[in-house]
Amino acid sequence: MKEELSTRYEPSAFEQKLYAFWEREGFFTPVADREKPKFSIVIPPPNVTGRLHIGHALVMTLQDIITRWKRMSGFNTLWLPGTDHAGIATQMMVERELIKEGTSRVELGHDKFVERVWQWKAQHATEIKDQLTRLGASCDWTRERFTLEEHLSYAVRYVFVKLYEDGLIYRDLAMVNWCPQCGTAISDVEVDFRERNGKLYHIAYPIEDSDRRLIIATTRPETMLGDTGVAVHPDDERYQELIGKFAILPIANRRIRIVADPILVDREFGTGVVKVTPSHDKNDYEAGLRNNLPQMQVIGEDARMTAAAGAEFAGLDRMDARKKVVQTLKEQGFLVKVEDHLHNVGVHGRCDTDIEPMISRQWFVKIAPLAEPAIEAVRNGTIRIFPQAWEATYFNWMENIHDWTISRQLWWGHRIPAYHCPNGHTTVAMDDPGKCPQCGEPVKQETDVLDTWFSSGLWPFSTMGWPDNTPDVQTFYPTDTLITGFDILFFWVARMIMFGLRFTGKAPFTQVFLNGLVRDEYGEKMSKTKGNVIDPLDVVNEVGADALRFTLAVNASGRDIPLGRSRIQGYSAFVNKIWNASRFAMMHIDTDLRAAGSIDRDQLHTVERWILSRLNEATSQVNKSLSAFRFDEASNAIYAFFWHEFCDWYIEMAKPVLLGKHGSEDDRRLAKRVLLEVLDRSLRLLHPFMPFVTDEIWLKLGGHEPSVMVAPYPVAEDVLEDPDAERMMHAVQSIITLVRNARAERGFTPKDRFKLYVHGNDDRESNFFRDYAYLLIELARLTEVIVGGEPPAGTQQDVVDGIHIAIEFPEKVISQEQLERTKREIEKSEKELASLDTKLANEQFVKNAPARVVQQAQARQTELRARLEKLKQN
RNA sequence: GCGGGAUUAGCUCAGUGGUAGAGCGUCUCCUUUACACGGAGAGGGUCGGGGGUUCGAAUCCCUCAUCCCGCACCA
Repeated sequence: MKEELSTRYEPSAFEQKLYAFWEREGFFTPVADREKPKFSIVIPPPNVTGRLHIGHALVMTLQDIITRWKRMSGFNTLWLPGTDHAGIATQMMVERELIKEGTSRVELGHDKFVERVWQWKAQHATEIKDQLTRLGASCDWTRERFTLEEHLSYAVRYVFVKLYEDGLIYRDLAMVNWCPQCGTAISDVEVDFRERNGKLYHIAYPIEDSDRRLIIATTRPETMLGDTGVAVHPDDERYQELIGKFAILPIANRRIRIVADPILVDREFGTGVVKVTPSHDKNDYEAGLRNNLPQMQVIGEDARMTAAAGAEFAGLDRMDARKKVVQTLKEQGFLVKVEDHLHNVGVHGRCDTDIEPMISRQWFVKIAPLAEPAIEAVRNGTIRIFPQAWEATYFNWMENIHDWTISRQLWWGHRIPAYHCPNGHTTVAMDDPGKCPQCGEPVKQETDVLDTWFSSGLWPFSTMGWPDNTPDVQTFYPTDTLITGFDILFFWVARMIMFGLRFTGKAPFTQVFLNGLVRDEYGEKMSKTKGNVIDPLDVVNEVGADALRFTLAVNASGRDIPLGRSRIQGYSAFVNKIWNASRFAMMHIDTDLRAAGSIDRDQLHTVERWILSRLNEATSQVNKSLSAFRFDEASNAIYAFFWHEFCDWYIEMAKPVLLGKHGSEDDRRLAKRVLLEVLDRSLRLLHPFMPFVTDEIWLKLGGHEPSVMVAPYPVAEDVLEDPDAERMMHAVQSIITLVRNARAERGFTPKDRFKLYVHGNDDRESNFFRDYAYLLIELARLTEVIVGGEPPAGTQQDVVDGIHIAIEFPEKVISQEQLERTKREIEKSEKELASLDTKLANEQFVKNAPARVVQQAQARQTELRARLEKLKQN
């Protein structure tokens, strides 16, 4: 072994070099070979709106961990990358840029604008790829896709036409969520509700030919200009005789009918009278239809009042109109009172603008027939969602699902493949029919585009070439796992399941892992306005990708993932540890992996059997945890093994032999061989979590494979399990810890050495302690170890793991503090013993508890008794 | 209103019936030839309150409290 590691861990020195090597060698690119067992996963395509943030880093890291794990485990593995055109969001970003340049979308015109967006896309898709590369994401870039590219657009048209032909897409006039800022309709899931301190305005509506007035309450007084009715509950005695009469709408002075509606009106709320504005409220819209009330649009698409609102209001913004309406009502004596009122206001999640419910002609997907099989697929376990608690949320939403508004009045997106002729005929077709099939008139394509999620919903199969039956579709579809944020369960996951089942007849994936939301170290959501956003690239530049990835993996469980800079730095210490431990190992190893023969287990000493057994246990744990998406468990298992068992104990225990202070030349060779073995297996085990540092080191070990990323992933082997070695080494560790403890308590320094007496319980144990006395001497810093025989008086005696020991200190320096500590220790032990005594005296316990538990209690009782006896002597 | 989740050490979180755990932080000692991004130790919790089931409850059940997240509604 000639190659050595540099004395300092410097990730920048090798990370980019290694990634280029992997990509060049084609390790990311699988062959569409149906003979091999495959594993496939598609990326949740990031929006091309901008750079990736730390939340992306999390979801990408988790995917890469699974992907690398599966690849090393022998699967023909595909991780398919790509980006999403993100209709509204991207259009907004580009428009914002145009405004800065002093121009606008409208000024530029449709074609020029779209061209600009494509430029934007090109730049950001490149940036995103760079970021993923720096994270170490092992995506197959030869298969990179974009939702708006040619083939994926073809798939979108195909699905649209099919759904239309099947009667599941319809175009209709309906109440939709309108975003005046973006100038488009949006779907229900895109509406966020914000709690807001508003006002509840109580307004008097006079009744025709009567002195009575009806008091209604509203949070949006400006909509009263569009009122076409007033509703009361049919069973409400207070208003019985008014039903069918007319009220006079203040300001507008219109007659509006008083109707009875049991659905709209809650008798208990307010005065029990509701104004009805069918054109600007979803419930009122339906009530209007039920009661045959006219519709009257007083607010336009730009959120300004229309001419119908009256000359003095026309053209006013809805908020200004509100003030003016209130002012006018007050002047005319109709405003009864104004109360503070906490309520929820629907806003567009993308731009935070208040949604204006509006009647509009839009395209919809009839969703129930799609939802049913999608519910069933999760219900019967075809698709499993992790953590499982999300399944309840999925069912809750899917079972109450509403038709999906899919048309958007945008310029950036898939244009709806519908063609209209001047006679009002509409043709839906894959390609432009040129002339109307019904009347022969020339047709024009619909200008509306589709909701972005319509194309994302096809992602797992459109990216593989569907609807064509390509080799990739045959080999890699359906995919196996999907990893994404829980916030897009409805937007994306549910829709992929619906489309996948409908069009491919297969669930698009079998396992879904929903990760949490990354927050800052104070638990605050990251946002640019708060300035607490972390750019993953900054972190990678600071501490390396491996430290970032490991931190993310350790914290991956939980709904909220608090992540600050300090937290990330903590795990860079671990990477540094790996580097240095490997450096130490490589200073001693003198053969490479290819030349190293297999290990003869019969020759192994207990120490070596122990570390291999512990590594085997960690290996088993990691594989098990990854299967269950327990990234925290998996990463902690490696962390604990590598640091606290391999570094803290094994390396220290191997030193006397490696440095020639103990054992034969054969022992030394064996120790080196085992050191190489443990390092090799550890690096392979770690690789999915820390791809860079592991390969940088592993490549120098001279393995058979060209990179650790294509070396086999370790699996637990029964032959490595060694409970006996574990038990004895545990005793050794306990004794060492006890001596260190006693030394520190008595105020000695590590330089002070003592004599130790150890009493094995049988010959076998005694022989063991004689053979391994050197470990105790080295690690507990002793002068000598005497096995067997009675310890002299005046020594500090104790019992640990059933082994009686005694430490001979030069003199009895017993401080007051030490005395009290011993006293506390005795009290604690006595208390525990007492409770154990009670427990064991309890027949119910002895009768009902499993034998193992009873035995444990008895053993503990025996040990405590012996220990107390010793402690009291000291 | 419907549904889901949380409440465990100063902080962040594991722990689904058998003597309370980790990481980080805190304190003490140590520059021992891989690592001070280190080593060796220490302190710290009546597992949100109350009740129940059980030989035994952080863990199962009931109840209360506080917080969070969906969905729906809020005139």
